[in-house]
Amino acid sequence: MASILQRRQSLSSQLVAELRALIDKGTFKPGDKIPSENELMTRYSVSRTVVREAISGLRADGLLETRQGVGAFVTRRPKKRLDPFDPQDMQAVLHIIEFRLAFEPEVAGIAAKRRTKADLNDLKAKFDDLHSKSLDANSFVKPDYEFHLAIAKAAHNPYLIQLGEHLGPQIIPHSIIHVLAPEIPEDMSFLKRVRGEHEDIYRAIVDQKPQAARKAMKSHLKNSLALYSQYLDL
Amino acid sequence: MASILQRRQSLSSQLVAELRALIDKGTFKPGDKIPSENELMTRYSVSRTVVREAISGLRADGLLETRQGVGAFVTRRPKKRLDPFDPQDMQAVLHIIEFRLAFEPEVAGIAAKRRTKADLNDLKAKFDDLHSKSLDANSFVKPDYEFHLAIAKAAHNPYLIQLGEHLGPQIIPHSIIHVLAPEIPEDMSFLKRVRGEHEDIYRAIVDQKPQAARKAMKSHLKNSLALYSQYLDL
DNA sequence: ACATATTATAATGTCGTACAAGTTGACAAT
DNA sequence: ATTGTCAACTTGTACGACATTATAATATGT
Repeated sequence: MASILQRRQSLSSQLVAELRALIDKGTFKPGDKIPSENELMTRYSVSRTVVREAISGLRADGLLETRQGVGAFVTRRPKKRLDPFDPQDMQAVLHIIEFRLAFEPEVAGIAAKRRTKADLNDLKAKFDDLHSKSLDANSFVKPDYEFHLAIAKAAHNPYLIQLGEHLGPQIIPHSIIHVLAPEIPEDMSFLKRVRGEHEDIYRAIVDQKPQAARKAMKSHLKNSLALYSQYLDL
Repeated sequence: MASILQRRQSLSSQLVAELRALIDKGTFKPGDKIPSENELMTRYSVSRTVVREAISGLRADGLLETRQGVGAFVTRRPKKRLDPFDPQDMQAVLHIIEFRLAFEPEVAGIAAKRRTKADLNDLKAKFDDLHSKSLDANSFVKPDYEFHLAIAKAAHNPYLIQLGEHLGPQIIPHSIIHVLAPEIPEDMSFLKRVRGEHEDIYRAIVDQKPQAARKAMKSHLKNSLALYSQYLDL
């Protein structure tokens, strides 16, 4: 029997995609029992190994639940997993900055209120590292991210920390900008301004001035947004 | 040979936990090659099926990558998957409200600026639904969530929408509050006040008043925070 | 001696069969 | 009508075999 599946990617991963599509399309609705392994074997002309690996993958993804002796069921409330933040174009970069603009100012404010001395040590280390590399466009991305993450940690809200960790260094525009638009010059004055902004944020948190921290973070991100907005038409 | 594993959960899921622990502990560091399937078989006295299912699960989780003919490797940048928002205690409920307080006001502001007529239709439908059920403590959770999600959609930022979808109805305090603290009375005056707050938010977005929308959302969540803070010592 | 095929080896990918364990429903016995 | 037993089906586990791919060792030709 001619299988629908091609032999380029692994069969199981193809079957994963196929089943995922069927679930997305609504052929298998939440709560439904999907066909048994035997039936899937014959339907797609693959071995039980492949079927089981596929189901195993979807289960790890939270889309399926299996019960021995009964069958595999589509999860009733599939966990919408947050896609990784991989900006592919300029529009996405701007959306990410806007996203950060929505909550990072408040995070900085909370951090200014709540930071402990231990937080301050960590924050100082990250800030110093960033400061020393902030004029090197090739190596300041990671320290930049670490600095912002340290602020989230100083806010002592586990959900904010998790979000920060999930975002990852990709949210720093420069991690992608030179790929999307290599013609943008590495403007030294721009880098110096950013360094000053980071310092404003840092000082406000050290001095426990929530309002100033919010304002500094907001201004920092708004400048970033304005800078990259120029190149939207790329 | 006596296996380390107990026979209560499935062998593969136990092995998943074991390997995940080894990775977390640092025995296998990012980029490292983990032992071959053959070696894992003998080490844990399980069949290759179990080993492969375990690896398959970890791969779907983004912790492992396999290359045929080479081996399985710990992902270099493991995707920090955002845990589902399942508040287990009062402290978590407050953290979630604080989390929402950090970004929802700005979302409302953006929505007020950017909402289209189509958004308005959707928003009105959700608001009317919520309004009609807002005095029934048992059935207003979902409409409440849908209303807030509609606002995120009106902001037209895909990342904000994704975050809203990921959060899910669990972020509405009442979805969990009666379980954690059933002694909290269903105060009608409180429900009426919330209804008024929702209306303020809705009006501001309809009238395209970003500042008012931000303020209304902020006030709404702050009231919520204040209300539940009373019961923190539960 | 060096560069290039060839081969050997080891690892994951796929297949088939068999049995274990859990669930469900039918059916008979009481 | 309730209970007990059994049969059929489904997922979980095990084992053995071969296919496919990548790496390293070896052989070969110049």
